[in-house]
Amino acid sequence: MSARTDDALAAEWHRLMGRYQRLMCVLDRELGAEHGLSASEFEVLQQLEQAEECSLRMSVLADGVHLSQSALSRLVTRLERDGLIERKSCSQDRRSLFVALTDAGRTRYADARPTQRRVLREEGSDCLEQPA
Amino acid sequence: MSARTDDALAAEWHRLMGRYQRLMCVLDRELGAEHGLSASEFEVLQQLEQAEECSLRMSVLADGVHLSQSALSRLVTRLERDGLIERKSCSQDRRSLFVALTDAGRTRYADARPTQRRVLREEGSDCLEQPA
DNA sequence: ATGCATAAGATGCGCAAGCAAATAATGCAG
DNA sequence: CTGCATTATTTGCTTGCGCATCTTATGCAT
Repeated sequence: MSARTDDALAAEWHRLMGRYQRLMCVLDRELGAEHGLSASEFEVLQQLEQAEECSLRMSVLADGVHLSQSALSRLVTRLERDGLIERKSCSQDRRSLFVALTDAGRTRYADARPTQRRVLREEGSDCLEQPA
Repeated sequence: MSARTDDALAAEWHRLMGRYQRLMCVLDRELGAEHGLSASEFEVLQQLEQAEECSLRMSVLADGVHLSQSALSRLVTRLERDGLIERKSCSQDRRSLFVALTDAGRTRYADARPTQRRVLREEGSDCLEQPA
């Protein structure tokens, strides 16, 4: 019994890997070619766009995009260098930082979003089931 | 309508990313710590174990593990260096290579498999639905 | 036979990821 | 106030990935 369950889990994991890798790969390529963004960078912009006042603390953002803190730190550095977001220090706790979308960031997100949605429609129709 | 569908797809994609990253991260850590294998290396050993005569062509293997051809080439180099697999040239088409499990590779897979299954059970119970 | 398009793998390159250690700011115990 | 554990973020290091390109092998057309 346990063996059968385990093998079913392994098979499901294998399918999950396949769906993820395929979509991620295409998203990275298309978003990169058309808008100069990686899929992770797009996710960050999206999280910020949806957040109150378009700003979030680093650690919250790291959770939201499923990235390690160090990876997020560097990703934010890149987006800041490109002028799409800003680090804003937090007066209440000087250890924390808020990350906020700039106007350029909002624009870039608005431009890139249709591309992302299109890829999800084209490549994800057979990969992404309806939400449970 | 299209907008709602697109947003649902985006939300589903976000969940897929989360499930994948979480599982992949834990698998890499545990398999690495306990058996010196990455999750991708484990997948390669598993594909070979399940294959006829425990050998597959590189390109077939690359598909099976959802990896680029170059990534697989290097992965195979590492596994070969560790003595877990062998490259065997194909007499019918000298461009092709077969990759085969060694005895050490079979043993390593047998050792690592319970770890992988345990992680899938512990971390994946809420991530991996039953197969459709 | 010769040439050329194609296929399978390997390799140079740059990039982004995770872990672990470093830095900096808090806050609490004495 | 001083020291120490804790929290938030950054940075050094190593590793693995994908893309583009190179090399070798096929095989078909002439």
